[in-house]
Amino acid sequence: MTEKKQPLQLDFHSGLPIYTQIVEQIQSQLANGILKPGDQLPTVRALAQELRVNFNTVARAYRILDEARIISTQQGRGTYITEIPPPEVSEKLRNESLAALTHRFINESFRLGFSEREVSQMVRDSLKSWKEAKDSDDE
Amino acid sequence: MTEKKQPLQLDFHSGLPIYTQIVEQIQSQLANGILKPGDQLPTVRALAQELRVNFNTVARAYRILDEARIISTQQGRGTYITEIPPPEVSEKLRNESLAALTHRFINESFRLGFSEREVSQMVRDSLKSWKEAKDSDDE
DNA sequence: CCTTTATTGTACTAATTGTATCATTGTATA
DNA sequence: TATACAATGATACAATTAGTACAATAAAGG
Repeated sequence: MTEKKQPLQLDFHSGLPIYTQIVEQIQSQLANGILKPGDQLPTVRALAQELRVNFNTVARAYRILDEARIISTQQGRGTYITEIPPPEVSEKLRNESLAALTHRFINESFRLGFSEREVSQMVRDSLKSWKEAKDSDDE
Repeated sequence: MTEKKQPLQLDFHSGLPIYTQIVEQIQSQLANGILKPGDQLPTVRALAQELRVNFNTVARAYRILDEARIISTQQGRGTYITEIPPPEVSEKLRNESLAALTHRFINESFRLGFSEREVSQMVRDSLKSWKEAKDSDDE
């Protein structure tokens, strides 16, 4: 199966800066094969328009990813996912990506006053019901 | 019917501090549905001007509400009513809140291509390391 | 080829937001 | 009155996003 291009999903109330959300989602998509080495990313202006943000905000995200050697931005040409990311790096990236996502979720839960027990129970329930929904879809 | 934005009404002779009145009125508007989760509040300066008060007084009110998890203030962006209000209400609402939060987290994880197994493992690890960090703080 | 034009990212600046710190004011109380 | 303290105001700061002008590249037309 080919992972299709997926729009980035921003949460404007999450407290996380937009540019950070863009960075993390591109990292995740790369880690999970939704984006692949060599892929061209949208131009700063195109992505900005799609996300309804200023293009400098996208440019800032791209600059951070560029400094991390994850993408390569080329003035006048566009931005591309870096070729040949070392496999051990990409596995690491994949793990870090999920870790970041999970960390945010757990922090937010605790911030709202939920207990460790409540959180882990809810995750179990939620995963379970997701699996059941999936099973009934598969029939 | 849609509850419209309502100006805050201050009583400068009531003996109650301004910031307390702001806190209570915002809480009350939230409780009455005039304000809803996700709503953006006026900036500290805008509300201060409207109320003819120093913006630090509004900032103080916002800080109290932020610490109470009722709003989320974000430097450079604004302040918002928390998407998932803290459990000052019912246990049922509280549970629904966590369910919604968890659901978002799990959907996002799957959307990015992580497996059920990976997600639940990462949640366990993350909870564990959080608990350890907390324990070392408690010494 | 060379020139022009469109498209791309970059750099710098400005505007808007909340934060931190200290000064001032007013009031209660010894 | 003098002092302590809480409330409010003034000022400087930091973070985020937006605006504007520019530079590099590629493509099109001559």
